[in-house]
Amino acid sequence: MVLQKRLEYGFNGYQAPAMPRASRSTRRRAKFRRAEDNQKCAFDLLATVAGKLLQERENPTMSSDTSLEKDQCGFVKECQDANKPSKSEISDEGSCDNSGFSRLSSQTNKKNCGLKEFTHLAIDGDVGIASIVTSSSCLERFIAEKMVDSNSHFKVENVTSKVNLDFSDYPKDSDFKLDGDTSKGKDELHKFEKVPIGSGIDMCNFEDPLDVNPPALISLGGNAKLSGYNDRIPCSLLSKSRDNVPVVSRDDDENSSGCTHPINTETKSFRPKTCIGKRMASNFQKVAEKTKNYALSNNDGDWKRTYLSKRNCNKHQSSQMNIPFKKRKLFNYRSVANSNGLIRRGGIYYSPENCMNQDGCDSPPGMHKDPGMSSLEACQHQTLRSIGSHVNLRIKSFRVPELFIEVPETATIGSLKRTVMDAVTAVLGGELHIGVFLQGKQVKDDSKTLLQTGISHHNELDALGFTLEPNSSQSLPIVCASHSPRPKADITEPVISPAVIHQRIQGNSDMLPEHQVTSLGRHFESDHDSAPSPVNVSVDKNMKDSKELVTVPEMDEELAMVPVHQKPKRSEIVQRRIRRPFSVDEVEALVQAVEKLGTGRWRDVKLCAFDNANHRTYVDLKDKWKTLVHTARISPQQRRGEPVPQELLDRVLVAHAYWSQQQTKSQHKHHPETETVFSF
DNA sequence: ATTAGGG
DNA sequence: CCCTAAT
Repeated sequence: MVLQKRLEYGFNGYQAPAMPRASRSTRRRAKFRRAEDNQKCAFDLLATVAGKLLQERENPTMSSDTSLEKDQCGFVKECQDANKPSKSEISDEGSCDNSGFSRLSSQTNKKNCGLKEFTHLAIDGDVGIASIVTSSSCLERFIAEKMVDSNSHFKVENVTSKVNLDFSDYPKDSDFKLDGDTSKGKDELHKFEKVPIGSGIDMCNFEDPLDVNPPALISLGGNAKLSGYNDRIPCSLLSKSRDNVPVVSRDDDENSSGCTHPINTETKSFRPKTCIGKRMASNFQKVAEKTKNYALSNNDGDWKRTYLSKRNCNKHQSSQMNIPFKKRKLFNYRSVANSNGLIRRGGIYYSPENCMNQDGCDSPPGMHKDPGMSSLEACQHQTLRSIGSHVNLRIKSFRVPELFIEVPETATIGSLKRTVMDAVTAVLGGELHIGVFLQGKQVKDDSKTLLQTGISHHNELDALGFTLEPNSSQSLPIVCASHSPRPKADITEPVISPAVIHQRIQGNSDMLPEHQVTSLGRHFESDHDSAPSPVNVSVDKNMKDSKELVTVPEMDEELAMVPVHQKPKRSEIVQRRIRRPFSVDEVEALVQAVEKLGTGRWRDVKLCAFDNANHRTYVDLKDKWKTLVHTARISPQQRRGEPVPQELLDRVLVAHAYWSQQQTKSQHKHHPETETVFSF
C-alpha cells in the first residue's frame, strides 16, 4: 500500500525563463524556437512590467509618508532619525549591499532599505521574470491566492513576506548580487558614495520594507543616481540616450550583464529571503555570508572588483535563468516601460540618462516618481496611465500553468527529477501563448481592438490579466511519465529538479548552477531530439517502482487537486503517449505514400514513408489519414491546429476517393472494368 | 502483426 | 491517441 501511495507535487508555475535557456541551447527544433520567442515576448513584457512594479512600491512609500519631503527628483526624504533600524544593525548584518551602502552615508540605513527592495526584485528576477513580476508589488490576486507549492507560491509569499521581514533579514538578502546589476551598479555605487549623508536617502521605512526603494544598484547606464533599481529595469527597456536614441539598456551592454544577468543572479540569492521570510532567513543567510565578502569590498570602494568577484561567484547561478531577459527588446511596450521607470515625470518620460544628468547624483533613487501621479494611483492600478490614445498596462504577473506531479513514495529522487524534467519539458517545451483576461473572462478574439474589447485608457484595468498558456494544439495535460531505468538517466540526473528549483528559490548556492544548466540543456536536447518521446521511452512495463508523473496544465484548483488518474490495475502502467501533432512535412509524406499505396496498407505506408519515425505507428498513420480526410471535408474555419496546406487536403480527398473506389471495385471483384486511371 | 473502425 | 474486434 505504502508503495502504491503516490505523492503529488504541485507547481504553480515554472519560471518560464529557465526553459528558454534550455531551448536556446538546443535550438534544434523550430518548435522550441517558437516557444522561446513566445516566452521571450512574455518575458520582455514582464521585464517591462517589473520596472513599474518597482515604481509602484516606491510610490506607496512616498505616499505613505506625509511627512516626507520630496526633493526635485521626487525623492522622499524621511526623517533621518527614522525609527528604522539603526544603521548599526544594518552594518552588522553585513549583507553585501548593506555594508556597502551603509558606509556610503550615515543615512545608509535608508539606502539599505532600498536595496532590500531591490533585492526582492532581484530575487524574483532570478527565478524568472515572471516571478519578478509576481513578487513586485501586489501580486496578482489570483496568482497570489493560488500559489501554494509552486515556485509561484514562493513568489507570492515573498511579496507578503517582504512586508513581514525583519529588518535583520534584509541585509543578508541584499548582499548578493548587485553584480547582476552589472557594471552599472558600480557606477551607481560611486554615486551613492558621493551622496551627502543628509541627502535624503532615508526614504526607506524599515518597518515596511516593501515601500523602500532600492537605490541604485540598479542604475542603468548613467542613472546611477539614486533612481535606483527601479529605474534600472525600465531603463534597460526604455532608456533613451540624450539624443532620444533608444539606448540599449545595460542589459544588452556588457554581454547582457545588465538586467538580465543581474536579476538572475541576484534573484537566486535573494529570492529566498523575500519569499520565505524569516523561515528562510537562515538559508539566505548562507548566501548572504558569501556575498558579504563582496559587499565589503564594495565598501572599499572597489565596487568593480567586488562586482566581478560576485559575478564569478554567482555566475553559475545566474547562468541558469538569464535566457529570457536576453535580447530583450523594447518592443511596443516601450512607453509602458517608461511609465514604469522612475523616469517619467508629469507625464513626460525621461530617459535614464537624461534623468541622471538632470538630477545629478543627489537624486535619490526612486525620486523620479511622477509628480503628477499619486503614488497610490500608480500602485493600485494596473493601468498606469494612458498617454494619448495609448493604453498603458502594467502586468503584475503572469499566470503560469500549474504542474502537478504524482509519484510513488518509493520513487527515487533521481527518478523524481527526471519525471519533473519531463513534465516541465512537456509543458514549457511547447509553444506558449499569452492569454488575455478581462473581467475574469478570456478574450479570445485577437482581431478586436483594445477599445472594442473594453480596454481603454479610461478604464482601470485591474480586471485585465494575462496568462501564459501552453499551445492549445498540444494538450500537455496529462503527460504521464514513468521513468524507469533509462539509459540517459544517469547522465541527466542533475536535471533541473524540484530540488534545484527549490534551492534556487532559497538562494542556496550549493548546487552548481552550471551543472544544472548543462544538464537542463542536455536534457532538453535529448528529449526533443530523440524520436521517441521521453515519456514513451520511459514506459517500461517492468517499472513497478517507477513513478508516474502527471502534468496537468492549468486547471481549476479543485480539479487540480484531484489525484490524477490512478490506473494501473496491472502492475504495468500504460501511459498514453504524448500527443505529437503531425507536421506539414509528415502529412505530405503520408499523402504521397497513400497516393501510391492506397488506403488499407498502412504497414506499407509506414515502411515507405515513416520507416524511421519510431513514434509513428501504422495505426497512427491510419488515424492521421482518417483525420486528414475529415479535415479536408470541413471548412477551413473549423480546422484546428497547424493548418495543412489546402493543396495537400485536396490530394487527400482525391486519393481517398480513388482508393475507396478501388476498394469498392475490388469487392465486386468481378470485373474490374477499366478503372479510371488515377495518376498522381 | 495488421486492419478497420469506434471512442 | 487509445482500444478492440476481426483478420
